[in-house]
Amino acid sequence: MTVPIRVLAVDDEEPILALVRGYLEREGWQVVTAASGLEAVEIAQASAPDVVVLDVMLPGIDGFEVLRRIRAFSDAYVILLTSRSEEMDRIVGLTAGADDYLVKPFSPRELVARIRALLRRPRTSMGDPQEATLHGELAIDQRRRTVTLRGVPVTLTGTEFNLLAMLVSEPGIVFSRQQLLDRVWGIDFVGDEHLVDVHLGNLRRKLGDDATDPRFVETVRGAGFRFREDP
Amino acid sequence: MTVPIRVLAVDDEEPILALVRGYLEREGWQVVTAASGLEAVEIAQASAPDVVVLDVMLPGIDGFEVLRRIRAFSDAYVILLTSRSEEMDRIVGLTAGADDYLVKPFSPRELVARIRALLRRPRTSMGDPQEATLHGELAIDQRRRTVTLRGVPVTLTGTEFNLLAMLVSEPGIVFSRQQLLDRVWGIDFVGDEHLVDVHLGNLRRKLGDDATDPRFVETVRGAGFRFREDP
DNA sequence: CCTGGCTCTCAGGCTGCTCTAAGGTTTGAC
DNA sequence: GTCAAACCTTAGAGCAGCCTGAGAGCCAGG
Repeated sequence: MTVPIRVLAVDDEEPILALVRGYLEREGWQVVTAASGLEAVEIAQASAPDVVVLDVMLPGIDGFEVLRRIRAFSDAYVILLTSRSEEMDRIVGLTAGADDYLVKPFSPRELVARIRALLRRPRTSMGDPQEATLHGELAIDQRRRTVTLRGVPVTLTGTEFNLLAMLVSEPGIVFSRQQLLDRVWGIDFVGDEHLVDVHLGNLRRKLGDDATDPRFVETVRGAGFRFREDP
Repeated sequence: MTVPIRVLAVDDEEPILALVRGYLEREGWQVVTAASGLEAVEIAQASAPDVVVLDVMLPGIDGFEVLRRIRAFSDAYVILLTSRSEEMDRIVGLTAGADDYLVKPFSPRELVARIRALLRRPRTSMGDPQEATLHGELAIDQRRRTVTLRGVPVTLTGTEFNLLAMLVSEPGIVFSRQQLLDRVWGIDFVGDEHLVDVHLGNLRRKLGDDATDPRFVETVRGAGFRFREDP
């Protein structure tokens, strides 16, 4: 660790900024702060931080919009801070582009732990969404939004593609219906979680997959679904 | 990656150079900079860069003139940085010779993406930079900013050409409306993103393209648009 | 100052996807 | 074997997302 890690903390409440700053600097990290959304974007552009700790509730443009703008030029890890606990599962929605989230009030030690975990995570070399990932006979190209099965193109709807992409992003990992709703449908979806079943059914049909003996998407009874790892 | 890619960045504003340098070096590219037109030509001659990022507004001789002089001895990829306020006609006439362009203010991230796209693009016939790229019946000449459909010239407005050029730059890749706005209009554009639809509609009409059965620009529902790859 | 061309906003119409609801099927416990 | 819970499937109404046309503003050139 030669170059110090730079962290940008964004919150409109000064005490929270001070608290965060204290804990992060104790880790040997360099901390810059911003009190509004616009300021945050400017500073992010100027100082190119490695990590951004971002409150969602901000005066002016909100945290999600700040995130979008920062994402336009930076691959920094972003941790969202939200105060409404009922939204917490949903805030994690990767659709928003965040890497992690915390619910306020949070413990500063938890924040430090999360940042450490992020920094440990290998970065897929700067915004370079790999061409196409191959999973057995299934090739998935994120940038083209195309899927081919044994070389034959499969036509998926937007939701089906997003669902598949989400599952494929971490093969072998079980996603609950709620997690899938949060990440694919977004944080503000309301409705029956078994909607996932419907789209998964359509997806399986198009992939020629059988629910009782799946090659691609396995059902984990009582838990959710997972994409099969290549054997 | 045997020999590092060399990039020459030209701008009279020091902060912008620093920003660009930071992002490009993070890609593992070697960056040299110039702050004026004359300096740019000299350095280009001395260091033989693979890519030149060139601001149009320069003290002394402007970017167009720099481009002309560099073209005299180099076929490096050239990306022009234009500002939205500049007269479109002027740009239409003078960008001839550039391989790509970005509208200021741009996000450094976009710049990296554009350079990557250029480097991925196979150089057609050394020393004789491509006359026009051919996509089915559509010939697009970036340098003359002209388009012909089955040999017949098509008259496009500046925006229409820019939009087409952006889509064509990476055939098959899906661009979201937001991405197109960021890259063609600049990141400070405010307004409804469906503005893209309008210009795309005009573009399609001029290309004789049908939205429901497109030969050139496909709609990817819920995601954006993409230029069809040659089958 | 007028004219023409381009950009952008707005609203209506259409297509096809999404979601709901209900019934059928499988799984696992007893 | 029986039952309930969990899961899968189907079908259709509603609506989101997309396309297009019309027109108001804006700028450049005459």
